[in-house]
Amino acid sequence: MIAHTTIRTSVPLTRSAAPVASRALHPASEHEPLAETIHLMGTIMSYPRNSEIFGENEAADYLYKVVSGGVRTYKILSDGRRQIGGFYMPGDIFGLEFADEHTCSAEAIADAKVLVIKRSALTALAGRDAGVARELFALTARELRRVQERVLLLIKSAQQRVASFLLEMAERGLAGNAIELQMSRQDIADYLGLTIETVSRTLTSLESCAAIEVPSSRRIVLRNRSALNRMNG
Amino acid sequence: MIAHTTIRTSVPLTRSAAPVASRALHPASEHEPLAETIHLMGTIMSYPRNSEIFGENEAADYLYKVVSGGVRTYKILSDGRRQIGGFYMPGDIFGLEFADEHTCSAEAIADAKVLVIKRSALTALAGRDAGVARELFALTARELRRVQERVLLLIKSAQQRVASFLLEMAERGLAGNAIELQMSRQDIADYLGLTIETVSRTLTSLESCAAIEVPSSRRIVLRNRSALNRMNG
DNA sequence: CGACCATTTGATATGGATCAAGCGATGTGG
DNA sequence: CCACATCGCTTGATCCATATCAAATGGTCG
Repeated sequence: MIAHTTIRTSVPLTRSAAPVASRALHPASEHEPLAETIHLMGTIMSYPRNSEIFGENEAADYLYKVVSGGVRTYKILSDGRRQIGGFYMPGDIFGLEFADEHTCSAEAIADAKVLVIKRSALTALAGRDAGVARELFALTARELRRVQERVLLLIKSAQQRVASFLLEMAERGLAGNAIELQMSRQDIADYLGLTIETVSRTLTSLESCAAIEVPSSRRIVLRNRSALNRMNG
Repeated sequence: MIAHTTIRTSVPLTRSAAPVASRALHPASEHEPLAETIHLMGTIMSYPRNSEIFGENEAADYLYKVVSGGVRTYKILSDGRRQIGGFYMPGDIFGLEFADEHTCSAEAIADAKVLVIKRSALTALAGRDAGVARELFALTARELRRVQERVLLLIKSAQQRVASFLLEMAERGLAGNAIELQMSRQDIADYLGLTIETVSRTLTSLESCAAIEVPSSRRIVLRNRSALNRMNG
């Protein structure tokens, strides 16, 4: 049903590029100790478009932070459908699990650079540094909130789902009213629990009622945010 | 659309029944320090059927643990529909928020006794006791997992949703193959993102294919678990 | 240019919603 | 104790949003 290029990229073994940030190492109780520490502890890995970053049921030994490009997490259902759990953009952290194994797979939606951190190192650090622990907790809480929003989204109409999606992307992309989508229509459909045809039709319908403009399939301009917000429900 | 008896029960002010457990108080690093501590710190409150325990946007100053009866959390959507976030049975903890305000409301689905604990006391304790902190974290992680399951459920067919629901209830109720439902059909519908009619029809259809028996509307016997599991997807 | 893939558009089917009525419990007043 | 209203649930008829199947279009790369 869905073609997956599964260029399996193995778990990182070598340390590649040097970390960027160069602030004080000592974590203590700074504002966001995690961001810095993570860069000092991690390794930057490159993943080509559509390659797997980790697979469901693999050992969850690492935590990931998107440096560039984008990532999708997903599950394949027994009937062959794919449910996308989330899209992760530069700055976002993913792969945070609370079991020994990943509960979903992750792939690059575009060529991506990802900072990879050993989970054991991080949890050890969290044990010593309450700030890091708090941040990990906050991260989890945010993820929980995000998923709860998804539940609310999935009981809405197709139009509402697509409108919500566009607003979410605009918010996260923060490039004014223009959105540069990294993901395909199929990705969007699998994220929203719709078919690709319905997503496409909904976009054209939104365009014809002047709420958006679709100059190219990956580029969408929000023309009437309040209308989108209104139909968002 | 949905009749809600909103007998508003105010936030606990008085300490009522004494805690049951009588093990050592000192939390230190026991197996499950939370369960005990919570009983020592909390107050047991009674909520009549359909009364509100807390409302959306209220200050999230307390954490709750069901002692008897049952609880539903929910959100009212702008179109008037209600989405039930979860059902909580004796032993379950709810009201765990990571913001200052509750993001959903909670009501008793049947006359309920609920242990109420001041959140500030608990977080203070978590600061001192790593075991408690870990348990709070685990609780959040479990909630996250639960919600992720819901997302997967909501993209399935009505039959699959109802089958999953029955299996979940059987698991949590652990009374063999018989389920004593505390909640109404409307509650189930709002939990599964279906209408009451569809839930009802699906149950009769499951009954007619011998997967279940419905001796009375609140009592359901699982006759063929593997069939349910199979259609669960 | 031609092959291929992603996307759009069109025609039809269908699962679940909606509207409407019937049915069985439970409770109330006479 | 019975007539009757009420409430929660089931059943029936119809409608509609979205899925499904199918084809056309457009963009990209060799």
